[in-house]
Amino acid sequence: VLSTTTKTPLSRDVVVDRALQLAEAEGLSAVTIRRLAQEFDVTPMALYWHFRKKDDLLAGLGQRLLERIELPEEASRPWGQQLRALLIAVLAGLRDHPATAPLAAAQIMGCERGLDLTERTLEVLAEAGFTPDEAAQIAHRALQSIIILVTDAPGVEVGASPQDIDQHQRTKRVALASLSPERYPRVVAAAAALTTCEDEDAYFNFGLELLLAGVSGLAAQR
Amino acid sequence: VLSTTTKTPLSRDVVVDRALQLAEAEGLSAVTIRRLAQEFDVTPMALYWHFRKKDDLLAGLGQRLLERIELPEEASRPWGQQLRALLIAVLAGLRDHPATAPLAAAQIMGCERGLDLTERTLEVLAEAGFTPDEAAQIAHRALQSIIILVTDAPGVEVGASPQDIDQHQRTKRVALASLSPERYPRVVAAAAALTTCEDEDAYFNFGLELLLAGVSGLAAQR
DNA sequence: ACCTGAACACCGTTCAAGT
DNA sequence: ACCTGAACACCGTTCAAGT
Repeated sequence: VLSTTTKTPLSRDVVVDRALQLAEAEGLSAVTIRRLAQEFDVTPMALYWHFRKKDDLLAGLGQRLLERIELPEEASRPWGQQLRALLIAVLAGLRDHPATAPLAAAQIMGCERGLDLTERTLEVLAEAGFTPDEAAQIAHRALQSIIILVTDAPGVEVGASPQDIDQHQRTKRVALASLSPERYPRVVAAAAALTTCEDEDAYFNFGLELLLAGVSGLAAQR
Repeated sequence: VLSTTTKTPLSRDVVVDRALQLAEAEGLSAVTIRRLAQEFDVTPMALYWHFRKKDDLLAGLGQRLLERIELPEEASRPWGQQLRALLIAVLAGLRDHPATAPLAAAQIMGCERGLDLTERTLEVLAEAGFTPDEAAQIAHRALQSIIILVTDAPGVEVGASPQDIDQHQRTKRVALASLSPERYPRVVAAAAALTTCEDEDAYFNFGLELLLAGVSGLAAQR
């Protein structure tokens, strides 16, 4: 039989690409050696030529994500503004990848972009007056904070349709709203706020401010 | 044949207990329906009498963890001190459970202790002057921060022997230390700080301070 | 109420073999 | 260099059946 579509040969890049799409569309659990093989119409074992183990694939995903982060130009601004710019860049790069963002954390020290990001962050924090030890911990926690921010932004259930998400949120909201208002007055009152989030930008902004305020607060004590 | 050991009947509690031990000893991936069945010398399907699905088991783990958190007595102290006391309590409860701590986050609104914790936190944050919406987000992020703090405390690789951990850290440290000192001066200088952590208490303390400084900083702007 | 047995549709991974 | 085939040791889960 004649095949009109010539099969593109497998490569790390093309597999990582597909895995990334798959993860965001159906959740990270859908990213499976066998499933990917099927997507490329190939034997599962074919992937083992390009990746030593599944972990190797996941590392590839993490690195690819980090490459999405466009580091801002170096500029001689106050350290607070520089830190903010760095964190905004991280957020922008990871924002559309809630399912895979955690994979990025593991690769921070394992690829150029991650190292560049870390170097820049450590530099800014040194400028703020932190010791190298403090800067190292803050840099680490700042990145993790952004990832959590992205990962459980309200309104992102990874492998679910929009109406599923809506339904799920509604269910949770009524569950909270129907608790005893004597025992849990604040929870009941905040039922909506705890489950939904009308303005995503505001949510991310507030998360950033909380983090930056923490760093500034500690810096002021130095 | 005579059996001297009478088999204790299965129950949710006893299974959750064993699963918790198993997770911390060999990693969460060792917590498997089939493995647990084996531990209790029982058919895998026996567990399905007590748990509807594996998710149900994991929810049980999360709830059990939350019960480990001893909420401090209510006291009329300044809100900052109250918040600190709450976060310290959470940290104390989860500290020995790095492998399973993330499961607690999912159950926060799903059990009494979690709701109590949330209610108390929202109350304290209201006292600090935050709107219900702001309080809801801060409460959520504060808990998540503690969990991350516990989960990737340096020196806790879940399913690994002490010497494995040591070896792993050493490898990472030399990898960082041998980077180009022209391109990555700060990373190279902080190689030790980025991989190890000599004082665990100091690590947790610093994480708490960063978080509290953030909340205080935002509160001051209100 | 509580557990067993057999079966189904999945996993990651190794090892030898093909082209 | 790049991929296939068969096999192994795992998963979660359903369904019918036993006591």
